[in-house]
Amino acid sequence: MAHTTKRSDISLSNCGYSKVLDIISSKWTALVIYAMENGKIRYGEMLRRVEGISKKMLTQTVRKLERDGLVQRHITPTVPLIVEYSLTRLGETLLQPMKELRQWGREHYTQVVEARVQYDSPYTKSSHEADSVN
Amino acid sequence: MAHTTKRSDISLSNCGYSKVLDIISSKWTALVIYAMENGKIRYGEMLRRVEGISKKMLTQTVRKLERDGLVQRHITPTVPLIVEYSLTRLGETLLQPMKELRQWGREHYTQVVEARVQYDSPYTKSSHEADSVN
DNA sequence: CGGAATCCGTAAGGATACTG
DNA sequence: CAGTATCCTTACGGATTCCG
Repeated sequence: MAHTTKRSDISLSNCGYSKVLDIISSKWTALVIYAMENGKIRYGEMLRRVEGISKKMLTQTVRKLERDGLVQRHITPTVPLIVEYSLTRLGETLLQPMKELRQWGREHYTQVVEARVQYDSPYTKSSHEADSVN
Repeated sequence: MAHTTKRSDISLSNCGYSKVLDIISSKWTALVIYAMENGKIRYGEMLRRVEGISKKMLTQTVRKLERDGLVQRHITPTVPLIVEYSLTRLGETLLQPMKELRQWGREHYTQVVEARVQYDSPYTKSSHEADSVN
């Protein structure tokens, strides 16, 4: 049977998760999506709402989302001009899974922080294998 | 009432999602977690299963996961030595939300790809604002 | 107002070689 | 077998300036 040990390889290219990461893993993406969670929002408004983001990164983030079909751009050619962004229907389908991850973060992040403290502590070095999760 | 427009700012620091990203957004993390999905697995076995990963990145990824309390390391001090990794209970709680994201990727990624083609096409440039999602 | 363009520092990740 | 260590390249993101 020549069991070549090559049963189910895990690769970047065929992993749905990695593909999603390609879409939403950049630093500001999630925050920007959240800013659109309640409907249309103007560029400048997002710039103020998303704390610490620069014009460059906002534009870049929103462009990528638009290109990926998750966000729509509405232009009202007045002077000065009004540009609003909103999630497409495709974009809205992402909201649910993202919220679950966010929820996980809220529920478990403190445990992660504690684990880090444990790990970094010079004293309890040997306890890594034994308990830790209880 | 001085409506300072500063209602609900969205910031990196208070966003659970961003915290989770800090844990699982690096390139190989998800793949490595998947490699442990079915229980203990040896270092070398992961190296073979996770396509394209280098020793450096595997070690780095697995160390970070261990530090975050998501992965356990079991050492059997034989010669040569055996090192196995597995998810902790905390790590296993991440599996569910991750699977949902992965599922989203499987279901919707083709739409994303199509959107990109549309966006990049030099012809349909003007259709960005109008329809696209209908 | 809503960007685009440019410059620049850092850090993530790849390739390769060495080790207990 | 299971790593470390080192070098090196590139891409991400920040700061700033200019434009229709």
